[in-house]
Amino acid sequence: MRKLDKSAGKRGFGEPVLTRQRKVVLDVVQSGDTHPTAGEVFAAARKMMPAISFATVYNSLRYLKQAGLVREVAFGNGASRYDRETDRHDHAICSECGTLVDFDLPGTVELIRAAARASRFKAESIHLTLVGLCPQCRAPK
Amino acid sequence: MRKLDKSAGKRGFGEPVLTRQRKVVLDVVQSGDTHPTAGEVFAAARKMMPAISFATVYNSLRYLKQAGLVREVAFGNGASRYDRETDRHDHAICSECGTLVDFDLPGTVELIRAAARASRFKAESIHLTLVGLCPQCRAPK
DNA sequence: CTATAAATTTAGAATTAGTATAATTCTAAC
DNA sequence: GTTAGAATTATACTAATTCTAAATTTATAG
Repeated sequence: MRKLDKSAGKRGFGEPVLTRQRKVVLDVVQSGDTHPTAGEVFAAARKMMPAISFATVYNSLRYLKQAGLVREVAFGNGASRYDRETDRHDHAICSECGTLVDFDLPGTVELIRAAARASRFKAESIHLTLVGLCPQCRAPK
Repeated sequence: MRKLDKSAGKRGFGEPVLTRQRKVVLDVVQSGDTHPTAGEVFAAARKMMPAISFATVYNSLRYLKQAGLVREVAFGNGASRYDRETDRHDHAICSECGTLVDFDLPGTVELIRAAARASRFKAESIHLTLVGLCPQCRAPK
């Protein structure tokens, strides 16, 4: 009786696993500093696995999100973007060119506590987004 | 020669103004504590102005947003929601029931400064969203 | 007063994003 | 090899939002 392991390619009975397609989707999101949309993830995933379908990319992103492996970043415009989930971090969006970058804010443990207190919610996570001008756009050239 | 004033209903040459339709949309967003979607705003606006079109609601929301009178709140799921822009404040979303509430976090002036420093962006605004369990959902009843 | 110009509104088409469905495929357990 | 259950695929569908072109509105210029 073989023990179930969670490596890529194993499916079937029991708990859900990191399948080949999910692995591909995860690799796409984790490689590179971009924050791709689902459509961009699909295009990149196709290069590694031409048969993968659009629906699977969405399903995989949802799975990876709830598994805590990727994060969804949504702002009002267009499509959601996906970000590798390494450590807790924050986002800055350029109001001029739309660039999205990660940054780390110290003292977020205290921040999350303060936010929980102010909102009376039991905090699970906190997301901080700064809107402003990126270094490129703030320097008129 | 009459001087242009910016009261509702005046259009034409020169700068854009708060038209009647935009005023209706603004009123809808400002009345009530809900955070309506564009569709909900449309439904409510229709009661005040039956001829208003869907596109105008979207256009108005975009205008009001960039004018700083309403705020768009987007999370990954479904439609964007709109919030009156009174003072700077933050949002908490219940991961269980989807409730969205406003709350105020003290010390955000320093926070925005720290975020600008960490991101190297010129800050315009900062948005903090807490995901967690609302008071109702955290109390199993 | 009349003509003009610029922005806005309207209605509906078009686009985009994301979800649902049903059939098929895959893999581990037996 | 058969079976069971989850995952994948392809496609259809729904919902959200933007675009387009024509008509409207109204402040200014003539």
